[in-house]
Amino acid sequence: MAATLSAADIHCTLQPNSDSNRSIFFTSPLRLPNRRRFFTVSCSSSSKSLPKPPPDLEDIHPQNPSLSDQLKSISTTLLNENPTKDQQSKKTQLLTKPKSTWVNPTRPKPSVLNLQRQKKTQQYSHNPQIRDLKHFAKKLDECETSEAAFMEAIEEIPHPPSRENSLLVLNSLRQWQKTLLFFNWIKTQKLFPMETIFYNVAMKSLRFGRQFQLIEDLANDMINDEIELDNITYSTIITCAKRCSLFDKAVEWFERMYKTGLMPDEVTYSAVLDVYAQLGKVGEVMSLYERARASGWVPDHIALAVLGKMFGEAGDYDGIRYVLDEMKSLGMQPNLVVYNTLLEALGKAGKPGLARSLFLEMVESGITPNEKTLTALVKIYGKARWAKDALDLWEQMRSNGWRMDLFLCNTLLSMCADLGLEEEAERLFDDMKESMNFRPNSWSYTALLNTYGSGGNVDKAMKLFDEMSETGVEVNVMAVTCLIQCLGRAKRIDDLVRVFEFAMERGVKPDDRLCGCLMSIISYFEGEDVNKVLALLQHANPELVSFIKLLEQDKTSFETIREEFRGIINATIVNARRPFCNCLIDICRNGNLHERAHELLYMGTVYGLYPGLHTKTPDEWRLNVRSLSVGAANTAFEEWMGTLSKTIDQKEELPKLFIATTGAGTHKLAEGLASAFESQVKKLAAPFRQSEEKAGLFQATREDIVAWAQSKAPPSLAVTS
DNA sequence: CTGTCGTGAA
Repeated sequence: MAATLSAADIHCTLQPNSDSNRSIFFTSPLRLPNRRRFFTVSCSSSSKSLPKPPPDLEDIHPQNPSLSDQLKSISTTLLNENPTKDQQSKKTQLLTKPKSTWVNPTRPKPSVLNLQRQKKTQQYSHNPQIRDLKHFAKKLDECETSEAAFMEAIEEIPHPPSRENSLLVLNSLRQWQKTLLFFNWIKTQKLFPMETIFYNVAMKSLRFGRQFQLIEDLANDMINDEIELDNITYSTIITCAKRCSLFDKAVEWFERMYKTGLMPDEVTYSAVLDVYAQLGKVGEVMSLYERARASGWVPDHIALAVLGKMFGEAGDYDGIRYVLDEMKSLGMQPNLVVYNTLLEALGKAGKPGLARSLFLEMVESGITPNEKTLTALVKIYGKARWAKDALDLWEQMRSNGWRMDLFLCNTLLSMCADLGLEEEAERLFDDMKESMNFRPNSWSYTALLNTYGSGGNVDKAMKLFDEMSETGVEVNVMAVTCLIQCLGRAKRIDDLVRVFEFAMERGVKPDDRLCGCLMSIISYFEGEDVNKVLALLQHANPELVSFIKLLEQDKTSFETIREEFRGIINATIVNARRPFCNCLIDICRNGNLHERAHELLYMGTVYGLYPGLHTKTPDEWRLNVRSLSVGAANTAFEEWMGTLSKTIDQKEELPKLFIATTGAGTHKLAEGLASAFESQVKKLAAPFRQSEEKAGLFQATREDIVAWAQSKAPPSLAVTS
């Protein structure tokens, strides 16, 4: 038993490994009860006294009368029964498994799942009848789906519909309609009692046809006819609900299972784990997972991939760490799919460094990355603007001859746009046209357009767009947006209008992103050009144009602005809301509507579009304008200085240090923001100085601020209240 | 041949 983990080891792996209070490991209410339960049980000297049901189980299944039965230890099941040979070997397997978490089998351990899978009944013995019956099933499948046609066909059954023969036919039918007809037919024949297995086989076929309602009806028939529902029944119901995206139904049936006192086996448990993961119910997943682990369940690669993916979707780095630590403590070597899932998850959690080291570990362990691995990593390096790592990886891909597919090539092209690698993008694009066995599609064209666009290469971008429209590649809204952005920056307004109109003729539907792009162009144009772009925006989103008109009218009240703004923002997809607000502020400032700009910034803050804009600690107050446009950042700075003046007038306590950050300029939006911000600081004669070692970091001391406020009393910058 | 779960693109 040298390699066996101790109970303490197991629970050490459950400890939070970060003190972040966002960690689910602190917030999960089920964590502490679980641990307490474990120690109560494992420290008990009497092996006979069963532990009381833990409170967390009662919370989830309050009406279950037999919960303590469910905690029946697996050890008593295995040791008290007269084991068959098969069970004996299973037991030995469990006890000698090097990484078994079962510490002492003579002690009872609370179990929430049955570690023994429900057994399948004996396979059909080999029998010449089988061929006949299968052939018959095929004929039933091929006949018309009407009941009359079916009843006619069934007359030709080659052998009497005994229990075994019926089961064979039932299991061989592919169409769920036929399965149901045949099932009902054998039921009316009443040659033998309908057992659970008949329902299970029928349900499996119905699941293939995604007929959840019919499955639920059958299950209710079983309950009414007092036919036992077993683990196979429940797992079939649950997975069918899942495939039909009826997650609430999946959960409902799992809870019903608990209420009847049936203990899930590992198959049912795994299925439910995935249900909760897909619902994003991290707390429930972890609670189920830990309870199963405490029962001695050893998770497989798939279960851990399910956890990893879930944490990735939640952007939860601690969770991803937990999965890695868990595998280490289980002595499990991740396979290719698990690595891919975790790399993807680390990308979503914004951890490029950890992704890189995990990739190195993967390659060192001898696993060859596939297209999905490389796609995930290329995307991560591109988004992080890690040019060196990205190019090194690309070189490594070439020298190792790792296979590429369309996804990977397109991700590489997008990375080129992020890093400004025009030549590399062109070379890859040509390779795709000539030597690879897939052609560039609309994603490829869009990525290359974006590369040209962010490099300011307008003519190449236009030429590429022409090529795209001529070669029959779908002209999509993303490509149009990239090109329009590029033409806007180059002030080629008539080309811009032509491209927009061409796209509309081609059936492109403008989306919020395109509207945001048009609005940003409006914000830096003047005169007749503004009207030309407004006309395009009128076509794409008339409400936005009305709102802009409203902003420009003096008589519009703040109340009206607030109401209309709310309507606009609610109708906008979440990740376009902040850009919208930024653009609207820019438009106001460009049109000398400074008061409106402050109103918009206020509402944007109220609607949570600028989280973390201002943070206060006793030592420093910080204004973070990283995600703001130039106009919005200037507005925010004015607002802040105004507030500071007031604070000083009212003799409130101030911190030692004041900081404003614009970011270093690695992000597209931040380019030029630092310099624009600096001139704004000068304009207001504010005492902030840009740090010499860190661009985009502006600092002022308390003394600076107080002196500044006193020199310019009375404050005139606090425009809105 | 009564049941489960995992990987990629603005």
